[in-house]
Amino acid sequence: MFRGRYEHTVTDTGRVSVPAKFREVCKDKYGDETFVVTNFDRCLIAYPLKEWNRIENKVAELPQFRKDVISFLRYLMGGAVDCPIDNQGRILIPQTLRKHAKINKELVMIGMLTRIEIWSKEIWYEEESKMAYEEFKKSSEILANQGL
Amino acid sequence: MFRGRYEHTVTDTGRVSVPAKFREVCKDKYGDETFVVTNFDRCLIAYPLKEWNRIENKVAELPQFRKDVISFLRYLMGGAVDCPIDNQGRILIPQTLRKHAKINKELVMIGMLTRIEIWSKEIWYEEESKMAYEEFKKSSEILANQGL
DNA sequence: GTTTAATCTGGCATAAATTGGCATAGGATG
DNA sequence: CATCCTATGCCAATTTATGCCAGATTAAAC
Repeated sequence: MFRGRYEHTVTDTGRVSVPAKFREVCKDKYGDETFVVTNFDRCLIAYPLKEWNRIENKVAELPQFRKDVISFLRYLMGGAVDCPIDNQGRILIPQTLRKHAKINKELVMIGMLTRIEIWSKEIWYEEESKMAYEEFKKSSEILANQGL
Repeated sequence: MFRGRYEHTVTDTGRVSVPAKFREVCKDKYGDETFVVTNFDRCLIAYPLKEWNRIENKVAELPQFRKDVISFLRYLMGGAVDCPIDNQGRILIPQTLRKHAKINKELVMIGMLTRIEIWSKEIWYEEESKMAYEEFKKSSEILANQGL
């Protein structure tokens, strides 16, 4: 499972190293070296290809002209791009996605078990400071209610 | 399946490159290089020919006497035009369709699994910004309901 | 503490994709 | 039939993606 937070740099062509730990998980657990990256709220999320296909297949079964399904497709599927890992362990994040998440030079990758969140470093620190004690208390309660 | 969002430019004669990824899917999955493009709401949609035929067949089985069905179909079927991909990987979007979607110079193509949406860039960004938190939450619920 | 290995980053060279332009072909219109 | 408009094919310039090499940095091993 993906865990931990890493800060990396993006080249001006949009390439970033995927943290070695994440690559390892991707290969060992999913037998593959491709991520699918899409936009999500104020950041990007990356799924291992296999995990993504699972989602796609489920969504493909929904009625394709239902309003909520359309907006879902437009937003999440519309953003999704496969990003294979190259020989140096990097992926290329396309311009449209970089623009969406306001990623410029430095970013933060956060392991979230089955997926990875990718934030612009600036925005991440902003978000982190907002997500202060109150938020934390709330989340802790949820955890507690789950018996943890 | 089609996924990802691409911004492209239209020549003054109405030709646009189909993103390489989409061409690839079209050829590999449908063994064909022709799209059927039609009007839809505030944008256009493009289906690979085979997929379009599947829809046509389905439609043929629908109850013909229902007024709303008929007018929706008139709308959808009426606008449909075959757009073969040329040697440079481009299609020609006819004037009537361009006008319908207010496509001028720049457009956005959005992969939606079995079909592609084509938006005027301006209108797309309008739409995207409108699709704010509420919409997004709704989509996320779909995700949640799919166990994701 | 030094050596070794692995990871991350920047740069360059090549390949592929995208776009603009021009010339010709084909139809429609008067 | 001449003229106009649009469609189509093709070339060339530009931009973007990809592969690979090498230095810099970090972590691991001895």
